[in-house]
Amino acid sequence: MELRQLQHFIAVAEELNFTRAADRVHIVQSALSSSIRGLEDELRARLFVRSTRQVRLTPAGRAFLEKAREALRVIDVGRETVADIAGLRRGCFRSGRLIVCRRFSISPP
Amino acid sequence: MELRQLQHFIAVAEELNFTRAADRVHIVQSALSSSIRGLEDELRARLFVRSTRQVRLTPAGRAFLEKAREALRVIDVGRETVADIAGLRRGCFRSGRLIVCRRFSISPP
DNA sequence: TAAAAATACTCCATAGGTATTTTAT
DNA sequence: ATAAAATACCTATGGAGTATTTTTA
Repeated sequence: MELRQLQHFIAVAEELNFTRAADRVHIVQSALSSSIRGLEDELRARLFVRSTRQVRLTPAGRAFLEKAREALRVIDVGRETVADIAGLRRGCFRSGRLIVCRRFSISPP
Repeated sequence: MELRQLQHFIAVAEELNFTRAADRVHIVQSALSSSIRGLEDELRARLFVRSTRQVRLTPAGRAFLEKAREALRVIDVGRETVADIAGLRRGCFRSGRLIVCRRFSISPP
């Protein structure tokens, strides 16, 4: 399973249309089709029932959608946290006879 | 960013040794090295400080570790949920004049 | 100097593209 | 008849491997 596939899955689940979802994630429809198929194969479960006229989530798909969104959210928070921390500077100062080091940001919140 | 990279990162963070971590995720040391480097490049932050004798997490790395673990946990729960739901059967029965359909499992917990 | 990480390549698996076919309305 | 998904096939990127070099304790 790849994060890319989770994004693909979420796009299809929200658009309920492979062609539009493919546009949204900037790949072609056929690539999206096989990406979703790969995800379904790995999970050994259908996530969508599709005809040429209708795409719907299966119960398994609905449940997985929540988890996929949650996972991507967690990773986004991770990215932001890293950006925050890595953006910090380290500085030291004397406090009596001690030297104390702290992380701090240049621009205040 | 790839789920694989998160697993790689967690392995290094837990082993604090690229060679052992590489064994653990079944790739070679050099591949793991570039995988982590790729993750760091994408996040634009060092996750480890390494010398040939010591590998330590940076503050950013420590924070990201939590999120990486959480994301993989969420995805595992997703897998399990899908397995549960997809393993269920659908059955219908009459209830008075209505036909009622429900999901159920063959083998009870 | 020895153990471990980084580098420099090579290779191949596969993600994604193009073109076409199938399908349901 | 048509719009949309699936399939067949092709290509190129990059993940992983082998071999080697660099580093530091």
